[in-house]
Amino acid sequence: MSVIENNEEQNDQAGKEVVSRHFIRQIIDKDIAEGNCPVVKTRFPPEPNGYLHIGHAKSILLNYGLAQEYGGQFNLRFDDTNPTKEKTEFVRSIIEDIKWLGADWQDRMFYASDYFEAMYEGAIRLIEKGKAYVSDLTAEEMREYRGTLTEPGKDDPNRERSIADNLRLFTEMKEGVYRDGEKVLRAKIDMTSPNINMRDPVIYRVAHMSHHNTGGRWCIYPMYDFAHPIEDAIEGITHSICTLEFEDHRPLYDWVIRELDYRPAPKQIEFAKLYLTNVVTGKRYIKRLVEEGIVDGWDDPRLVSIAALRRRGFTPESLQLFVDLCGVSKSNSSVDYAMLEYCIREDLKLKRPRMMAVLDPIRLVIDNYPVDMTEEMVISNNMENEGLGTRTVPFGRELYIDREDFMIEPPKKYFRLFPGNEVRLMNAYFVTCTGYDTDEQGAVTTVHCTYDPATRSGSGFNERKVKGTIHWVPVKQAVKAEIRLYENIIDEEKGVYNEDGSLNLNPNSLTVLSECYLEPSLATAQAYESFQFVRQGFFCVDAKDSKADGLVFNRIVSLKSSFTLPK
RNA sequence: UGGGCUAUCGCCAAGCGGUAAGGCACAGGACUUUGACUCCUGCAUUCGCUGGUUCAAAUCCAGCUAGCCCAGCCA
Repeated sequence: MSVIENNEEQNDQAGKEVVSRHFIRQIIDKDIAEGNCPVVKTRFPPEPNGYLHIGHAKSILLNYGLAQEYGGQFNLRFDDTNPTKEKTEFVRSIIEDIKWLGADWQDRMFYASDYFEAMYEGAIRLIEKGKAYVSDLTAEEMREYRGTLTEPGKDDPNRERSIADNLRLFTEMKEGVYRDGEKVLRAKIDMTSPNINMRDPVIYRVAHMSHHNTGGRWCIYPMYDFAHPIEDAIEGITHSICTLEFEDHRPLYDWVIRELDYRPAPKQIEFAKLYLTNVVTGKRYIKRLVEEGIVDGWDDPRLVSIAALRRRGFTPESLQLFVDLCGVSKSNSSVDYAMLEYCIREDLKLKRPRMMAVLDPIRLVIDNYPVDMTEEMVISNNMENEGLGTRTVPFGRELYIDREDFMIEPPKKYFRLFPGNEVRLMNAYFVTCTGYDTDEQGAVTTVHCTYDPATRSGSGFNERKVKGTIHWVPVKQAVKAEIRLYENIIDEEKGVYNEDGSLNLNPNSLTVLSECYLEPSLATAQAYESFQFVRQGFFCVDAKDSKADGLVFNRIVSLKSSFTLPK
C-alpha cells in the first residue's frame, strides 16, 4: 500500500511543471536568502537616442518580470547623460512602447539628468579624496597615453595635480571657462590595468550644448561609467541588469560605488542580448532603409522595432511568451524567427475571430441556386472559443473563392475544387464543379458549380463526406480591401550582410494584393484589430494606411501548412 | 602577443558529482466543416577537444581549441 501511495506522490511531483530558474533568479534568490536584499529593485535605463526594438523588449520584460516576481519595484530611467545624441521625440516613443508592452513603472519614471547635481558633488568628493583629476590632454593624446590591448598605458602628465588645482579647474569647467574637449575629469585608478576601462577613465567632459531635459544649465556632463552606478545607487536599485558588453565595466562600476561609499551597493549583472536569426536591428542600417524608401518608416511591419511589431499585429502577450521561451543566459545566441511566429499564433489562436477572406479572387457561380435568393448563415466566430459569439454572413448564387482552390488539372492529393469534384463551402453547402470559364489568356475567371440543398451546414447532413473545405465571400456583399503580405526583408539564403557590409535584401519582402474581398462584417474593423482569415493566417488592420473606405490589412503570420502545390 | 566572457540536438535552453528536462523546428500517424488547431509517436549512448581525479564526470582539475566583447571626451 505504502508503495503505491509513494508512487502517486512521485507522479504528482513529476506532473508539476518544473520552471527552471535562470542564473539571474539564482543570484537574486541567494541575495534574498543571505539577507542582502529586503526588496528587489530593477530598472530599464534606455538612452533616448532611438526607437526600441525586440531586443529591448527582452530587457524590459526581464527587469519588470523580476520586480513582479519578487514583489519589488521596477523603474523607468532615461539614461540621458550625453546631450549630443538625445531627443525628447525618443522619450515619447519609448514611453509609448514600454506602456504597450505592459511594464508598469507606476510613478517611478526618472531621468539620469535629474541627478546631475549629485553626480557633480560625487565628482568633487572624488577630487577631494585624490581619486580624480583634471586632464589637459586632447582626445588624440589621451588615446596615445592609454596604451593598447597588450601594452600598458602611461600616466597622464596632469595626474599628480594638486587637489586644490583640480577643484579650481573642475569648477571652471562647470562654469564654462573651457571649450568642448579642452579639459576632462579623469578617475585616478591604474594606467597599467589589463582592463582598459580602469586606465584612468574620463568621468566628466565639457559639452556646450542644450540638453533635452536640463536645457542650458550644464556644460559639463558625466560619462556613463561614472553616472550609471550613481543613478542606480540613488534609486536604490538592487540588481542592475545590463548586457554582456558591460562585463568589463563592472570593476569600474564597483569602484565608483565603493569610492563614493554608496550603501547598500547595487549589483551589476550581465546577460546575453537577444538576437533573431536573419533580422536587422542596427540603427544605421534601418536608417538607410528608411531614407532609401525601402521601408516606409521605423514602424514598417517588416522591421522588429516595438512599433513595427505592434503595427504588424504582434501582441504584448506574444512578446512576453517569446522572451519567456527564449530564456536568459550568458551565451551569445540567435533565435529562429519561427519561434516568434509560433508565439503570435499561439496567442491569437483562441482570442481572435476566424473570418473568411479571399486574397486572389475568382468567381464561383452556383448555377442551380436561385438568382435572387440570399441566405443568412450564422457562423461561430471561433469554434474553439464559443465565447467569441457568432456573426452572420450572407450566402448567394455568386461567390468569390481563392484562385488556389480550383485547378483544371489537379495534381495527386489535391482535394479542393476541380471539374467533377465535390467540396464543402465552409459553413454553407457542398458544391460540385461542373465547369469553368477562362479569359483570352486562358486564365480561369469563373468556376461553375451545382449545390446540394441537403448538405447545408448545421443541418446534420451525414450521408456522404467530402475531403476538401474551402472558404468564400459573397460577391454582392463583399468588402474590397488591400492586403499586404510580408516575407523577411533579408534574403535568408544569402544571410544578412554582403561582403561589403551592405544588406542582402529580399526583393519580395512585400507583396501588395489590392483586390481582396472580405466578408461584410469586417467592414468596420479598426486600426490594430486582428483576425484569423481562415486557412490563411492572422491579419491586422494597418494603423497607418487603413481608411474606413479603404481597408488595409497586414498579414501578421501565415497558418502552418503541410500542403504545398507542386509547381 | 593583454584582459573579460561563452561553448549541452538544426535553433533556444535546463542541468550545479549519481548516469542528458523542456520548447521551437522537423518527420510520421490519429482526428478534422481551416491540408489549421488538438492528440499520439520519433528526434543528443552523449555534453567544443585531450588528458586527469573519482566506484561514478556535462558537472571537479589541467592543458588545448573555437566564438563573442574591450584601446569613445558613446551608452
